[in-house]
Amino acid sequence: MLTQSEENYLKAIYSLSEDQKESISTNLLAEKMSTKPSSVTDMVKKLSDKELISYQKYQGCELTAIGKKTALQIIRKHRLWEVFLVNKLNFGWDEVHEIAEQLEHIQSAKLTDHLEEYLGYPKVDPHGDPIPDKNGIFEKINKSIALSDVNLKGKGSVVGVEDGSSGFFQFLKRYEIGLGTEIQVMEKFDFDLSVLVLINGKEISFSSVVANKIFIQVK
Amino acid sequence: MLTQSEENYLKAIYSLSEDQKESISTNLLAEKMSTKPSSVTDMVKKLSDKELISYQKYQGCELTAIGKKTALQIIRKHRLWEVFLVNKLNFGWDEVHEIAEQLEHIQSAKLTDHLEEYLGYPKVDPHGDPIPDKNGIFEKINKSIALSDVNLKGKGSVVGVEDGSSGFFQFLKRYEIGLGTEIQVMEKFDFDLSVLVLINGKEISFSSVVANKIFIQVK
DNA sequence: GTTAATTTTTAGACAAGTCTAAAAATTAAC
DNA sequence: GTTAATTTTTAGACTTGTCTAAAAATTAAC
Ligand SMILES: [Mn+2]
Ligand SMILES: [Mn+2]
Ligand SMILES: [Mn+2]
Ligand SMILES: [Mn+2]
Repeated sequence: MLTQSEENYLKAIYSLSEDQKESISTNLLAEKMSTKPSSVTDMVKKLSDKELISYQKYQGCELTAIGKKTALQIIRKHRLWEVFLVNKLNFGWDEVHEIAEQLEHIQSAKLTDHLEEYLGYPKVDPHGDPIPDKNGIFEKINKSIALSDVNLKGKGSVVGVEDGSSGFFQFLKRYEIGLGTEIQVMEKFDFDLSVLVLINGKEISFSSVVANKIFIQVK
Repeated sequence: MLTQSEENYLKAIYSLSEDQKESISTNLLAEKMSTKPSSVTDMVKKLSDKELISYQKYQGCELTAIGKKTALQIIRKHRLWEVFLVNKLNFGWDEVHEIAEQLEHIQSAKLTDHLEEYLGYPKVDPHGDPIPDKNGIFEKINKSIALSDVNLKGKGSVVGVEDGSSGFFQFLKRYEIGLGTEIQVMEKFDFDLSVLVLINGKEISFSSVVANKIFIQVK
């Protein structure tokens, strides 16, 4: 049986592995877990002992098959509880994450399966993320996300915008952006949340206002 | 914010206080928590520092007003989750306690209140125990329980039996037991689960078979 | 009212999970 | 290809919750 902390680490490693295929560095994981690299080293050793991740000193870590399966079961619980909170208890989709972060650690496979049945076997959670089944299998869904939420180097094509004003459409026209336009995020600036993107071979800087309104489907 | 362990201790102290009005001894609490007296001493010091219980060395402990209120909120959550599991997820009433033992520690007053509303403001849990409202107020319910489940020194009157055979009725007649008969449990023997009870001033030993069939309402 | 039995507390230890500060390994720069 | 910057690990410490063994206080017995 795993502790809540171990489960949270597994989930974080899984999440980071979705964005990059290389092994996960200690610092990156520390950042994700909002903790210190030294704490990560301790935990990574423990998870490695339990054969949930493979780990070599100074080489970062990676989920093993068992580790990945375990992570997916926690994610399954997290997302099913989110569906419950939104669909049955009338929570908003923006206020369920914290609670699901706790509920995902409840230990009872029977509870998870009954909950899934009760909810009518939902395929996605309130944020559009896919829900793995009891074997960890799920449909890969190409979610559309705002440019501001795209990871560094993330690439995709425009599938929508969230502003119908003529001013905004003029802005899009000026930069030759329309449905299907290929965009890649080259840099993200924390100080003003602006992004530097690559469109048709040209580098353009978008303010956070704009980055929040353009939605792309990541490849 | 309290740890799960602190919450479980508070609940245990509350539960023991229901059976006796004197302060709760270290050994009794250790027994209830399935732990060692020395561990209890450590914990009561901590809870006392937080002013959730009053505690004097060698004198046992007692819940303060705040401690009692806190305990009742945890019990409220425990019982609401039990109702959810039985009424919505089709669990049997005998398989929900363990899971509720985990769910009761989820931190979100909003979740508890939404859950209560969703369940239609139930007054009792699947075991007939009353559910406190958000202010800790609940109706005292005189549950009937089998003689085998009555606490030591527990006293009450017979409200029913769970066997309609003539043999059992003859048995009851022989000992002059009927609806309303006053019974007090004087001793309980673990080795065969028999009980020694006091009826009309006479001590009688009942086998576990009999003790399971006679239901009394505890005063 | 001493002595004995029981209860309760203290002392010291351990595992889990975290931290800071310092050392070691890796990677980047010149 | 050294030197410098960065990343990662180690060493040592702290908190929480638990344990065993021993000491102290309380209660029971004679
Ligand atoms: Mn979590
Ligand atoms: Mn989600
Ligand atoms: Mn509990
Ligand atoms: Mn119950």
